[in-house]
Amino acid sequence: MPELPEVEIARRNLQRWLAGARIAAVERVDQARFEGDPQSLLGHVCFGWERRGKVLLGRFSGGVGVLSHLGMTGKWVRDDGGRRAHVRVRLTTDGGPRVALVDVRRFGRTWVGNVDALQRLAQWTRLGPDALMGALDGPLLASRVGPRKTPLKRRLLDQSVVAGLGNIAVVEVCWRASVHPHAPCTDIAPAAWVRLAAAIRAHLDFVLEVEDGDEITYLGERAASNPFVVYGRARQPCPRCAEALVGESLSGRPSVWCPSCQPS
DNA sequence: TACATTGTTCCGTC
DNA sequence: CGACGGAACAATGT
Repeated sequence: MPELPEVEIARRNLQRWLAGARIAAVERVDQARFEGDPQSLLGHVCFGWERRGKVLLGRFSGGVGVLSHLGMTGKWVRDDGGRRAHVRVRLTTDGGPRVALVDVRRFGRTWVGNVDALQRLAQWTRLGPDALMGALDGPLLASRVGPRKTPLKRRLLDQSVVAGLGNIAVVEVCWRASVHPHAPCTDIAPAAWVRLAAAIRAHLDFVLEVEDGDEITYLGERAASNPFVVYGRARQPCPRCAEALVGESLSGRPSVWCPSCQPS
């Protein structure tokens, strides 16, 4: 699923493919899940792409912008002209490659319009500090989460607390930091917050490195491999202590943890 | 066919 | 009233 690293890779790709290029044609293949008219990009030059959490923002000449949330299965790909299912919109540039938004489940959403207006949307403004932000250390993370009894997992999944972590990231981060995903936030010691902040950085850097490229195969797609340390590996031995990993739904989402390294 | 899957939001409870 | 947490919602492949 597209979480922060996958969205960051999409940002780099869009930057490389589109920055400096003029949009020569917009082909909207599907009506659903768009707000604003993609045709308003026509004739405009792409200045660049930024990212906050899992949200992409493209800036174009004339004050036009694109806000893109990939949802569960969305991805931006280079369109080589071959047949491809689930294309929602296709952008043709003068000089650069053609680029397409592909989204099987259609949980992704795309807004096109005045870039200042897009930046005032809740989807952009409600986001907490980006999880890749250098200053995200233990104390800052603890203060963002706040003194709640709520399970850690639920708070880390809240994009207004820290932006960019999804279910997979939270499972991986909790394992790396040796903290139970359902630990009440008020029970987490300062040293554990430091480990959690470091684990967020380590996990994101790891996934960025492993998945960097023109197109990511999401877990669950055909021919997908699992690059994660514990996610999707219930009942397998813990890589740290060899105890069998436990898989169970926590906060309504599939979780994996080690009952020995991450005691509740 | 029913279900799994996600981020987000709603709503009931304490 | 704020904190909390279960559940609904979107859409579609298996």
